Amino acid sequence: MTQTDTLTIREMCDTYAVTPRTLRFYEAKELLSPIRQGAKRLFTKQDRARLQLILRGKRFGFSLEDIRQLLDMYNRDGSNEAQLSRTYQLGLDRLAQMKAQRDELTIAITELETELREGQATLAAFRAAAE
Amino acid sequence: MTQTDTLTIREMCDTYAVTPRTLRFYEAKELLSPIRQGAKRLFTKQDRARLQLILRGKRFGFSLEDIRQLLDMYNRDGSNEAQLSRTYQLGLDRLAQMKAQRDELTIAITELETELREGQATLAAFRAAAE
DNA sequence: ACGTTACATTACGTTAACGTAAAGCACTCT
DNA sequence: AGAGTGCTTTACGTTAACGTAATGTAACGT
Repeated sequence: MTQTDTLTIREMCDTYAVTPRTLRFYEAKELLSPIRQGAKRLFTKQDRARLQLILRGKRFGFSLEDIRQLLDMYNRDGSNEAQLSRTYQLGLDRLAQMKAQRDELTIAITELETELREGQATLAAFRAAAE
Repeated sequence: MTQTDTLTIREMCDTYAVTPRTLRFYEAKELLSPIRQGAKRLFTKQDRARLQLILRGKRFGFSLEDIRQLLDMYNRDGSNEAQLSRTYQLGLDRLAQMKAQRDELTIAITELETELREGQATLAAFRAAAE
């Protein structure tokens, strides 16, 4: 009963498979802003949502600084138009970067595949020679 | 004519778009082993071939340490099937990683595009309200 | 002789994303 | 009382792949 609706640092760590150090680090980087009860941190559902976005961003290979900027966008607090517009532009830029990155990856994949076919042929020749 | 068949460090840098520091660094890491003329380095065509492999490896996302091992295996005989097979397997693993990474990127791109459409709508509403 | 390349070596600096002590406070259990 | 648990802060350590001085020397043009 009496759901606290907040998690301690340990509960957060267990839930999301991160270390306390990581959560404190993210707070220092202003990616999270848990409330305080005395000296202890209490993570709200807002923090949990943000952490999930952070972790997803990391899986995509974004830096924490990239993620910090993206979080601003996911936060549709949209105070004024100028801010919103700037944020939108940031997203567009990021999108272009991501597509470029994907294209490069595709090229590298193709190259590596070619390379591997050669390797496979060489290997097959070896095995044939060994009878 | 008297082709020297070797390149100075600067010629190497110009040819492959790397800095002198990089070439010296690679030598320290035993990725390259240019011959010496006094104190100066002279890069043979062997070095050039290796550098090309290094740069390609980097495009594939291999670390220099990975690359060093791959180069060693490649040079050690080249006639050892076990080593060749291992190299091939490393390539396969890396290829799988790269494809997975690309798939995740594609997902992220789609998500971001959705998010951006939302942002654009919000922005349009703002502007309509401002008349 | 003098200044300018062109190279060299040595070695400290940089960035990201935490890891890892070190030391202390506040409970709780025995 | 003493031990253990869980949290805190401060702060130095780590890895990769070079960047960036600082300093030195040999060769070359004028």
